[in-house]
Amino acid sequence: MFEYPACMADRATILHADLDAFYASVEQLLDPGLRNTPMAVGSGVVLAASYEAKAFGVSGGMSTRRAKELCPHLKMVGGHFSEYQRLGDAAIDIMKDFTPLVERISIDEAFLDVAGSIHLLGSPTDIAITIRRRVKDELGLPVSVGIARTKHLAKIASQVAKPDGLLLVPADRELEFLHPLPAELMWGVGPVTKARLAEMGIRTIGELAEAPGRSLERLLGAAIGTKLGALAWNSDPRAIEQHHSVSSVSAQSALGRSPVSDELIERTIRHLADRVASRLRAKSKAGHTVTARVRFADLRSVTRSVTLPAAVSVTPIIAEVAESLVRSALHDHPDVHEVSLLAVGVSGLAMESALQLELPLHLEGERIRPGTEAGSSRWVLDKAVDEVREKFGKRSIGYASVVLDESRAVPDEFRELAEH
DNA sequence: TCTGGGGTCCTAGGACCC
DNA sequence: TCTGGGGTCCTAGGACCC
Repeated sequence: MFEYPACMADRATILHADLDAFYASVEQLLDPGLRNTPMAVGSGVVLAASYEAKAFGVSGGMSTRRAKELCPHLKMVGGHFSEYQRLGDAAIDIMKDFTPLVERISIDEAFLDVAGSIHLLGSPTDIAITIRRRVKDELGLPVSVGIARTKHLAKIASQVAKPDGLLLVPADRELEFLHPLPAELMWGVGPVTKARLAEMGIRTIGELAEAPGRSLERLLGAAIGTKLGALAWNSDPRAIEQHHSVSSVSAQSALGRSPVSDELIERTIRHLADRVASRLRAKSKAGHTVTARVRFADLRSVTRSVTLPAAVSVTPIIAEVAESLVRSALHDHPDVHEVSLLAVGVSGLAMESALQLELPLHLEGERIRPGTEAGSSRWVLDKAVDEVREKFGKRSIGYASVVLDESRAVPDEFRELAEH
């Protein structure tokens, strides 16, 4: 554990807590036979690797075949996804004992602002030590914590602290800590941006900080260039956000290499639309824009979207619209005969309760019984179909049966949780 | 190395309106 | 009326995150 002297902490009150190799750690917790051995969660793809496996170079996102090449004794296990949710929730609950200002950013990760807790619970370092001990004692899981004055820096600190570590960056030593680190540790720098920065001779955050803002913006775009410049000087003080609402809901299904057929498209899209629609309704939301994505066998992908005059949240409507969008996309690529993935999304979300007040006004002129569920759905469906026909041609969409296929090749819970 | 699923944000061009 | 400028919305694609 590496830590700067606590007396210099000053105003570093943001914690970033991140459970280590979360899925893999849970599996090792559930099955003692997996402890201290290189193992990973996943089937065709590594979703999460234990630290013993990471030592061999195995990492998330890697194909199982590649992982076995690197680590011949690697044990692959399927996931216990409901356990991940339960233990992730439990870890967050422990953090909430220390401050109400908890911003959860994924199943296994959260920011905390403990500024208001110091006089009762001790310094941010004391709080972080206690959180780490409680998560270990009560749940049996390792969690790393970074402490700094800003969220971005706290997150970098937790990455540097891993595995099973704690790192405080004092407010008066931020740039001293930040600038020697590689640029790709920054939030928002992935493989493409890393390569572009390397072209400019930029490899560390310090080199990025010294680069002229204008050349960064030219190279990376105005928004990203400006943002990275601010992050490199640690001058991006975002506050903890306890409630952020989702702005889109989507579902996708990988299909290997599947020959295009009406049957495949209908069955897959209806299943995806059902998943999206049910999640929308669970949140009491509906959305104006329906998007469909088709990935071809060669991994190129195209998207088609349409914005409707009314927000939708009903399975058959989303299915009909998405299906027509898929057909439109395939129509534009007549050379394509195999697809490897289909996706359906709904965005432009609004609360459903607010929307239903508006609907009857439109329904009056449509000779549909206002206010009834069936009438509203039918009206929106007709409008949606009209909209799509206008944009993509009359033959692009028809009223197919809306019987849903409930068969599900992959357990849904497998789809909803993911970690890298 | 091309293999999973669910998200966010940004960009650029075009349509449309005033 | 073809001559200016600005704002907003929509669509498609891309990078990135966990």
